[in-house]
Amino acid sequence: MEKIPAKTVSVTVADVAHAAGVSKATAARVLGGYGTVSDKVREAVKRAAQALDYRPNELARSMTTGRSGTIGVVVGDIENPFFGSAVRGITDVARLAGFNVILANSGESLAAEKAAVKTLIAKQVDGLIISPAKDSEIEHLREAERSGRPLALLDRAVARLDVDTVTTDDFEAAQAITRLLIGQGHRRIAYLTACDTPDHCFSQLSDIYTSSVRLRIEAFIGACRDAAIPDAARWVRVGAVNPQAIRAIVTELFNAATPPTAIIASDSLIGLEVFKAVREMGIALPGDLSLISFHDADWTAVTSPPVTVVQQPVYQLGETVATLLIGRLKGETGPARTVVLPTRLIERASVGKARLVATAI
Amino acid sequence: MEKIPAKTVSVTVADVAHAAGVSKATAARVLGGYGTVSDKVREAVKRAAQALDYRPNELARSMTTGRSGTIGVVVGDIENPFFGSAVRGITDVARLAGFNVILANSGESLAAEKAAVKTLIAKQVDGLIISPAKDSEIEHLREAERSGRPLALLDRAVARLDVDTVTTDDFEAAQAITRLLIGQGHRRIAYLTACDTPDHCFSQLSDIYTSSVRLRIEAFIGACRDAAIPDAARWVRVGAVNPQAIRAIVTELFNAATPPTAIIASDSLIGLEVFKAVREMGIALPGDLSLISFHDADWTAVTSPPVTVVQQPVYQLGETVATLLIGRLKGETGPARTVVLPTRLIERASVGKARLVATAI
DNA sequence: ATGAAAGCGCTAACAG
DNA sequence: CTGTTAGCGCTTTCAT
Repeated sequence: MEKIPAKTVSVTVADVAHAAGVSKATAARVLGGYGTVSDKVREAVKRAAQALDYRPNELARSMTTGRSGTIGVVVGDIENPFFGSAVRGITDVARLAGFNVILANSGESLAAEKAAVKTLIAKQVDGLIISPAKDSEIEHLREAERSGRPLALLDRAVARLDVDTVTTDDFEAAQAITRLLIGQGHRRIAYLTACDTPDHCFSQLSDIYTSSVRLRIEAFIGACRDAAIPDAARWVRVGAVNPQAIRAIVTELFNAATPPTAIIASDSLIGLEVFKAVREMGIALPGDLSLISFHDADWTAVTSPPVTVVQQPVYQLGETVATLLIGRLKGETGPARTVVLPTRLIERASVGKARLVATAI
Repeated sequence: MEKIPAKTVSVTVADVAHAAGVSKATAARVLGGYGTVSDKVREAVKRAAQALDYRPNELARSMTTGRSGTIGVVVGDIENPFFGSAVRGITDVARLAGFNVILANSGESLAAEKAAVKTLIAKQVDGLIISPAKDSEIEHLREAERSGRPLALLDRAVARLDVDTVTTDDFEAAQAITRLLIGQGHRRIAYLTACDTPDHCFSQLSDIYTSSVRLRIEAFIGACRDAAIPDAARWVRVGAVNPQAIRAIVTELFNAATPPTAIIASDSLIGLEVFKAVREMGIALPGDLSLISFHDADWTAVTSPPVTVVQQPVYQLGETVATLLIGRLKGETGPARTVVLPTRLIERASVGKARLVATAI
């Protein structure tokens, strides 16, 4: 009964134990780094492991311990520099704490997000970090909680969910930039967001299913109202999800009888496309149009003019949410924590005084 | 002997089987979607699973099947848009094929890369996609192969490793842009790369441990030699790893008696920092200096002047390497495949004729 | 300090 | 078509 190890057959603790002349349990103790073993036995086992090229099977370990040492992360789009930085923050903190990250892209699709959550739970991740596509349908998030795995939210809060959440101060930021614009005489300010509504039109706040964007629009409309600019809601444009859609919105905006004198872009992808579009249309920044974008993406500093932005501590957003989650994994209890990171307005040259437009009688 | 399921105790196939009044094997068959089961039994099991809120344990499945449905990916820095796009390509292809991705950042550190590979193997990933930090030390990559897991290389080839590899045509691209510059009369062309050498100086090609960069420098020097520009090697600058280092290099370059009239940036992070630095130094593009960068990052199109770049099909790079790897996972055999994706030169306005500089006697 | 044995949740033969 | 029986590789009581 010779045992002929095929190249696909991996060496196990049993093999090492046998080679070292000790029991499986003892070998497992030194290989797994737990319990107590005498020094000489430890050495013998280590030598045997080395000789046999033993490689631990984390899956088997996870099976018995119930912990996989893995965190599941679901973001909208890793290609978006915003999430790129956040994920880097998460992975850095996770690695330092001995955790790995399984990454899933939702593409901002609820169905994809649900599937990802289900898969991650099945994979027995110890905890989840999610940037939920919508806060309207959260059954799958509750399911994650029910599975006993801590959940933490990234960038987007869900009021009905009592979990650790890290966001940036969207309301404050939107209020500040709107006031800045109003202070420069702007009264026709358009707000462009990738968030979409069923009819692709904005009519009321409750149609916006992403908390961060909802807060921004609320602040935007509020600041306008405070300045006696009525019905700012009609300047909100949703569904700016790709270059084509953004082009269409910009075109529509400037084909109207009264085009905007300022645009707020809800993320840097929108900001970039607006910048390109208006440049091609011969609209001068900031002469004809003022532009402010959320997220201080790298490009915003090198354009002519450079773009005024809301700087968001994105890497730190990832770091913080990972720290919170790992705290739970290490046994921290207590009520859900909400961290709101401050933003900073970086004023550059894309904002100027509103020009009185002839068409506006 | 009542069984009181604590909230942390998950329901298993055994529980479902019991509730449905069938054997564990039968329940497992419908839950796992394999084997054959009668329709009525299938329904009964599904109902029971639903009622008990059964959630499969992929870890247990992986234990017995030997497949985890997971691909390990190690990149230098997910924050770099280059890798962001590549990883998106990988995850998209992986998801479609039913695989998940565990992501690890090496930070271009060999030690971190080794640790990541070890961890990923321990986690029983089915295969690995790596963008190796160095092609000089590859024992850990061989170990991955020895573990029986297919390995595929992203963006960087390793000659001594016989595995599927997907790169872009670095040699051709570097040759083309160098010739373009030379055609414009440039003879003092600096090449900046993040790759580093022990003494932070470039002396010979074999000091460069990243194949893509080595090929580029080889093409660069070769094209210079063809144009009777001797010793182009002295214009190569390594270690452009962060903004500070890049600033220092640019400063050094322009403090010299004979500053360069053109700069080639080996990635978009370098390109961006060079752009900022020369702008601050009052060096005009393309009047005083011509600039070409690898990677058509979004910012390169919106600067003034916009930057001439080597467009690399980065998303496709990720797609392709994932496709190759998954092919292996599905049983494809045969010799290692090498795919070299073509690049495209996007000529914009950052390149101009070389100006005769007074200081160059 | 060490060993024997049980079992995590699932799949994979092999019977019937 | 369905049930029985073994494990996968590891950790973990419980003895010794």
